[in-house]
Amino acid sequence: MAEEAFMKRTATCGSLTRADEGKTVILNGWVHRDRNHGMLHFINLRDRYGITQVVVDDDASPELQRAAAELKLEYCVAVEGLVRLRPDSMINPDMATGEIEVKANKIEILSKCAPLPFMIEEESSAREDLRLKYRFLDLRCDGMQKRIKLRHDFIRAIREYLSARDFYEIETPTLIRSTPEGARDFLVPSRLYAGKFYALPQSPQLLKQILMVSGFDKYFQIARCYRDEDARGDRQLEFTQLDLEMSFVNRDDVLLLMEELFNQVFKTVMNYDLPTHFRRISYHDAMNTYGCDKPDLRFDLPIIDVDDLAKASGFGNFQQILEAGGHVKALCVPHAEGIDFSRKFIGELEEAAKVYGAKGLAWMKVGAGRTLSGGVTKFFSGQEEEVIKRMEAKDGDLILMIAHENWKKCCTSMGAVRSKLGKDLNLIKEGFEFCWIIDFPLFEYNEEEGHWEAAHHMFSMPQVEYLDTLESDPGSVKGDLYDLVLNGYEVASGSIRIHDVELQKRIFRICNIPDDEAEKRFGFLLNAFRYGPPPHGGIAPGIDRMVMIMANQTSIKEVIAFPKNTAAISPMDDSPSTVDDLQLKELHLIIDAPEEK
RNA sequence: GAGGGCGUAGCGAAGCUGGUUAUCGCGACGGCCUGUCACGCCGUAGAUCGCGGGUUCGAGUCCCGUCGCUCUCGCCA
Repeated sequence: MAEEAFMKRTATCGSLTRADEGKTVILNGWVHRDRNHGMLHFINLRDRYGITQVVVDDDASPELQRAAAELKLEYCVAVEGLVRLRPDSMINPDMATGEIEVKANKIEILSKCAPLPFMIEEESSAREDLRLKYRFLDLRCDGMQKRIKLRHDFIRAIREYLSARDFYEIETPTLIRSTPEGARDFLVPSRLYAGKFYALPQSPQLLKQILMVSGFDKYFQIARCYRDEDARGDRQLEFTQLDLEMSFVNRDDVLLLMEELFNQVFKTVMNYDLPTHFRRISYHDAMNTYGCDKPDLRFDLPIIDVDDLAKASGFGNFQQILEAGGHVKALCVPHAEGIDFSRKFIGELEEAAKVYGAKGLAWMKVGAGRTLSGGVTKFFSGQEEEVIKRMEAKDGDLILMIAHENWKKCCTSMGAVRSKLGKDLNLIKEGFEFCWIIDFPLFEYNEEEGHWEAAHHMFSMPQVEYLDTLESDPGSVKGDLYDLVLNGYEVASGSIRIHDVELQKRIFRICNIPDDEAEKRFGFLLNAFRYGPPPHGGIAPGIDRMVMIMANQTSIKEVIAFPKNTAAISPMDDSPSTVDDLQLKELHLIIDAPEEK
C-alpha cells in the first residue's frame, strides 16, 4: 500500500464509545474548542459526525506539546491517539462521546485557519449577510449540519417511496422555451441564434405533461425551478420542488398518494406520526374561517361572519360598507393570563390588519355578567346578548371586528390579526398540521389588464359541472385544483390537467389568448395533445419550504447550502456579476466590442 | 414600486432627555495554569459610531439626505 500523504482517519469524531477503549485511532477534523491548562491541554475535535475530546497530557513529548500549543480554532488536524475511558467524575453526559477521550500521541496540522469572522457555534449569532459571505464556515455549525442532513434524508425518503411505487425519476431540461405566464422568466441568450433566448424553467409543468403523453404514467423529479421575482423568507430565485405527475388519475388519487408519501417520509425522517388523512377545506371556507388560503391549523381561533349583527347595529360605518356589498367579520380573542387588552395591544393588531387593506379594527371587551364595554360598544346597545352568544365569548375576552367592501380583503386582514394573535398569545401547538385546500376558483379578474386570467395556471381542469358556463360566468368556475398546507405555509400545489385541445383553447381564449397566439406560445403542447393524451394530474411540493418547517425554521435560507439574500445577491461569490464585453458580443447583447486578440 | 426594523472594534451587544478619554461579553495577541468541556486568571492591541450634509459651544445620540442588510405589502401558480 502506498504511503499516505497525511495521517488518514481510522475513526470519526462521533464514533468512539466505551467499547473502543484501548484502541489506537487516527481522527481527522477541525479544532472546535481549545482549552489549554499548561501541562494539560484539551482539544475538542469536530467533524461531521460529532465531537471528540483529545487530551495532551503532561507526559507528552516536547514535540507533541509544541504541536498542541500551535493549534488554534478551526485548524484542520489529524490526531493519532489512544482511546481511554474518562474517570467517572469527568464523564460528560451532554456529549455522545462523553465517556471517552483520545490521549494524543501525535498531532499533524493539515491546514491552518485565519482568525474567524465569527464564532462557529451551534446556532450562529452573526448577521445573515455575514453568514452568507462566509457560508463555508457557517455551514460548519451544528445547526446547519443537521439541517443539511435533514434535507438529504427527506429527499432520499421521497425517492425511496416513489421508486417503490413504480415512479420513474426523469430529468427535464433547464434550458427551455420561454412561456411567460405568472412569474418572470430568467432568460439565457443564445450564442448561435442572435436575438433568441432560452428560459430557465419556473417549473417543469409543460414538459411533465408531455411525458404523460409519452406514456410515462408515473413520473417524478427533484426539480430546480427559477423565478425572477423578489425574494422573501420563504421564497428564493431558485428553489427545489418534488415535481410529480400521474396519468389515469383523479384528484383523490393524487391527494391519497401524497398523504401516504408524507406519512411514510415523516415517520422515516423524524419518527413523527401524521394522521392517515389530512383535513380538506374549500378555498372559500378557508378564507372565511381563517382569513387566508394557507391556514395554520395548529391553533383554532375561527373568524366569524357578523354581517347581520353589524347591519342591525347603529354603526354607520359598518352599514355603509354592507350596503356597498361589503362584509363584516369578527374574532373572539380569548382572555389570557398576563395579557391585558390594552390600547397598545389592540393598536398593534390594527396595524397588522391595515397592512392587508383594513381601514380599522373595531373592538369591544366582554365583562362580567355578559356585558360589553369600550370601543364600538355603544353602537351595539341592546345586541350585547346576541353578540356574545354568536362569538361564544367569555368574561374577559376581546371581540374584534373588521369591515371591508372587498370580501377577500376583509378576510385576509382579519386573517393577519388571527395570525398575529396565534403568535402573541402563544396559541400555536407543537407539531405538524397538514390540510388540503380544494375547490379553488379557476379564474380571477385582472382589473389592470381588463380580462380574466388563470388563478393558478392555465392548464388546470375546470370541475365538470362548470364546463358549460366557462365563458358565461368565469368568476364562479371552480377548478380541480388543490394546495397542500402545512403549519400556515403553502407547501404544495397541484391540479388535474386539461388534456383536451379544444378545452385548452377555450381556457386560453377566456384568458385573452386567441388561438393563433396560443399556437405560437404553446403549440408544442397543443400538438402533443393531438396524439392521444391521457387524462393526468399532479402536484409539486416545495422541498425547501417543507424542510424549513420540519427544521422549525422561518427562512428557507436555513435549509439551502448556498442561498441568495433578499436583494438576490450571493454575498459569497458576489453574483450576479458583470461580464466582459467579448462575452456580451458573442451573445449578441452588444454590437460594439473589442475584436478578439 | 411602497412601508417597518436594524447599521457602534473581527463577532454579538450597551450607550437615557446631546456633555470630558465611547462601555461590556466573545474572538485576536502575550503571559500564567494538571481534569477542563462556553475552562479560569493577568495583561495588550483593536472603533474615521454605515456614508454625506445640517442644527449646536458641543452629535454615536437631534434633523435632512443617501447606501447596505432585514422583515413585510405589491409581485410571486
